[in-house]
Amino acid sequence: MTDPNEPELLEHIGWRLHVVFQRWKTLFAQKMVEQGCPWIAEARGELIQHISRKGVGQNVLVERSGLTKQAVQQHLDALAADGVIERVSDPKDARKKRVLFTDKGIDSLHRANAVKREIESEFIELLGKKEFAQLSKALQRLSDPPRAQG
Amino acid sequence: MTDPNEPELLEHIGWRLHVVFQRWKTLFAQKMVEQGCPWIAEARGELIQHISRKGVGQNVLVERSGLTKQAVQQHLDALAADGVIERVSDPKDARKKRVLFTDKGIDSLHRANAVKREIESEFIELLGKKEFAQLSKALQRLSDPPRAQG
DNA sequence: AGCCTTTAGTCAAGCTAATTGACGATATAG
DNA sequence: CTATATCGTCAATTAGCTTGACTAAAGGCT
Repeated sequence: MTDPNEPELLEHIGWRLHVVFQRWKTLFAQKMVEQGCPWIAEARGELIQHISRKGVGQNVLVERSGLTKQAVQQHLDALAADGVIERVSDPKDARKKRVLFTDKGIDSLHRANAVKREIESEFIELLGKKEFAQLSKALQRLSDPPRAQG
Repeated sequence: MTDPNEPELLEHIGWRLHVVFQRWKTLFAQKMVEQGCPWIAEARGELIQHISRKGVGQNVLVERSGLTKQAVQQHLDALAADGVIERVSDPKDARKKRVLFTDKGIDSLHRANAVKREIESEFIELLGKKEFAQLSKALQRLSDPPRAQG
């Protein structure tokens, strides 16, 4: 149905998600540059979200990020070169390496969290508290793997 | 505030947007492969959303897509090589080229629109009609450039 | 012990998407 | 009719991943 003489072009949920996510990313990148952490808005910045304070095995990072081990490695190389993380060998298993934050890394984590809260505040201001909560909940529901359905 | 001993990790709106958008893209890609149009889920597929039936100037495509003219050109080269679009010179301005869909291109547009509707239906089923409408509206509001604020 | 398989990480090459830079050709303003 | 801006192209480069080939260390099994 829907007469296809003029396509709806940009009126579908995928496009809306795209635009808003793009906006979030741009805001985040700009603000993190201001914070002196430009790298955190790059692809390797995504990775640090998966590193916990006590450190994680590099392999765990692979699982959590969904990237290949090679991609993870390349990002970690870059992060280590910038002094954000360091790799230490696991004394119990000579194959494994633990990935740890440096002090600089911890600091940038704090800054990133603050910026994320800041952006959320901006979104809340635009939408209203209630609508933002609804949005967040809706996105959360769509994130869950809806494998079975009866 | 918020004791930073364990960061909130993946509990911010940016991450939620990321996950859901990722899911949308994956669904779209899968379904378009099934439709025999794998290329439409690639980067160049994004571009065809901006092409109207009567054709558009290549430069217009640059503005709408936000890409550089070189990037647009490369995508158009690829799309033309796959017989999805064709470029014709503008008789009124020898510099300009109009980008037109081929029949194959039109067909894939129809398929893409159908698939988008299909995914929307799935989302609606997961969320409920009302909640989906709220989500859509919220995203739309966040898309608008909120430049001035008093 | 020794062998086989799995796991962890590395090294190298290649691909896609997008970039910047340098150009040729055509319009348009002065 | 020259100066400038616009439109498109060609070439090289970067970022972010991928696949493939490999080393080294555990762990299981005989």
